Amino acid sequence: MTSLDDIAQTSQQGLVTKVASYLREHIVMDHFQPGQRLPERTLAEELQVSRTPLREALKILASEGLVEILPNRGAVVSDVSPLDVKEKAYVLSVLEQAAAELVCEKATDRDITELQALHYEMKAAFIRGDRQNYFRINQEIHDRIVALSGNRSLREMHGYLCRQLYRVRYLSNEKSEKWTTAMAEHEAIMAALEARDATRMGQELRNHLGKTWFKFAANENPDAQPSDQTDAKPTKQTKESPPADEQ
Amino acid sequence: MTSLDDIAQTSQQGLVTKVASYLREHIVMDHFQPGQRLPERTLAEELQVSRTPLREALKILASEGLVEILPNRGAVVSDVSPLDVKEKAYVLSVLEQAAAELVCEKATDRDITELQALHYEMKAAFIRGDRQNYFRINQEIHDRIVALSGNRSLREMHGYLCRQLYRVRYLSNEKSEKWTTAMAEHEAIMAALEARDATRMGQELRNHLGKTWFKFAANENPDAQPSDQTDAKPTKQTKESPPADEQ
DNA sequence: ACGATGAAAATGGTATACCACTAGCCTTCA
DNA sequence: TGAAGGCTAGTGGTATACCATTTTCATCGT
Repeated sequence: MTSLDDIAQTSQQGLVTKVASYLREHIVMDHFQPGQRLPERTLAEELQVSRTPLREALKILASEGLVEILPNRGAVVSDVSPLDVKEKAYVLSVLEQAAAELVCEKATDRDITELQALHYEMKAAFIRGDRQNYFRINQEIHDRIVALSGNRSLREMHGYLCRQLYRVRYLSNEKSEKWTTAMAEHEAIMAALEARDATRMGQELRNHLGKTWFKFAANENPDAQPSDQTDAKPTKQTKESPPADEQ
Repeated sequence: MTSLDDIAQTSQQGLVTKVASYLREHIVMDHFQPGQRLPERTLAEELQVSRTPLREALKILASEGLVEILPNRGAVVSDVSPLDVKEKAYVLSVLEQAAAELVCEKATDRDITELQALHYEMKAAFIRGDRQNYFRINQEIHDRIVALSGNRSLREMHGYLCRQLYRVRYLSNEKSEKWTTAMAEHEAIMAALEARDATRMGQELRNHLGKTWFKFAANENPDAQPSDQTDAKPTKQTKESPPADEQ
């Protein structure tokens, strides 16, 4: 984690980048409340920087969807509604499914072995009840799968969504007790990868993400009705469940 | 198209937004060469604004991938390599495929009718040889499909990629002669939509985008070796048609 | 004559000052 | 006493001035 001191000392190159990273990390780590205002002068003084780079950093964060800039009202950390979570999670699942299929074709045996190693690391953290590391490695695995797809744009999009969901995912993970099913799903994913079964791996991943995120969305807003079609489900289902119309 | 005068007159709210939109449009319309530097003082004077809002606008465009900001070197309009095009187009096809499936479930008959109307408008432009409108309506149809998915995040991602590819798509369309196949593909897409066959529509769309974009990628950089697996092809194809091998 | 080095000009990065808008509070009038 | 309108403080938006880095051109030395 970057600290205040890491910023504003050497003006080498990219103060705005540092400020943006700092704020991004803090927002993502949920150190700011959703809806909280970010007054420029105050923040600038706290970070020991001028308003100019801070403002530019806020603009970047705004385009990343982490903060919202209201006209003449300044920046507030953006609130991610349960519906937002479901929508973003759906896109995330679509992207990871696509990544999975590419990975099955492209990955070297070495790559797959490394993923398996990570998987076992995660399993270790799991049986230890080490939430922190379980969470971190889990994220790492998903990132790695997307990275191995070899498609930079895919990875960029994935990272974009992950940043927006990280805060939510973190809190969700803190609360959620049902690691067991998640682990089982991961086992299935790895098995499909080992067999290089693109279709199966894609479906497993999508199913996994769907469950994980829907579970959270329900957590955060218990009164959210679970009848929604933006949650993840296998791509090619031909009438498996009625679309349960919302809108 | 916004003009210089539209900017820098009323300082009501959002000069940076206007500057960003202006630059975005000009970049997307290919009025700037890829790789061209955007000197802040010069541009600011041309746009009749100060450097500050211009810089913030450039930061936004950078986060949108339209310009690149080199450390201590300033902003240059980003060059989209043929590989970039293929990667982005692949993601685009994945997103539109997902959108298609959602649309088949969610869209009202009215929505579909409207899409068909647009389709016939496009066909009219097609047989007239009206490239400008053909291009515009084509874009409109794809946008509409994604919008009808009802998933805002999906739409956002789609828009993000489209902005990056718009310039390329525009030039490609200018050069490409093979509208006929593209039209046939659109017919197939519409037929699948009319039948609300999510799977088929998704595949048709993905196939369509794959062909369209690969055609361009080859056009722009003919010496680009086609040995790459990130190009678009139907997701779940179980050997339905040789993916028009560009790999 | 060619290359290397240094100085100057240009460009980006940062800070600060000034202006416009918004909001909250106080005063005044009904 | 309550509501409405204006005034003031605070915040964001914009412009400009200053500093650091980079690049290029000229000059000097080999």
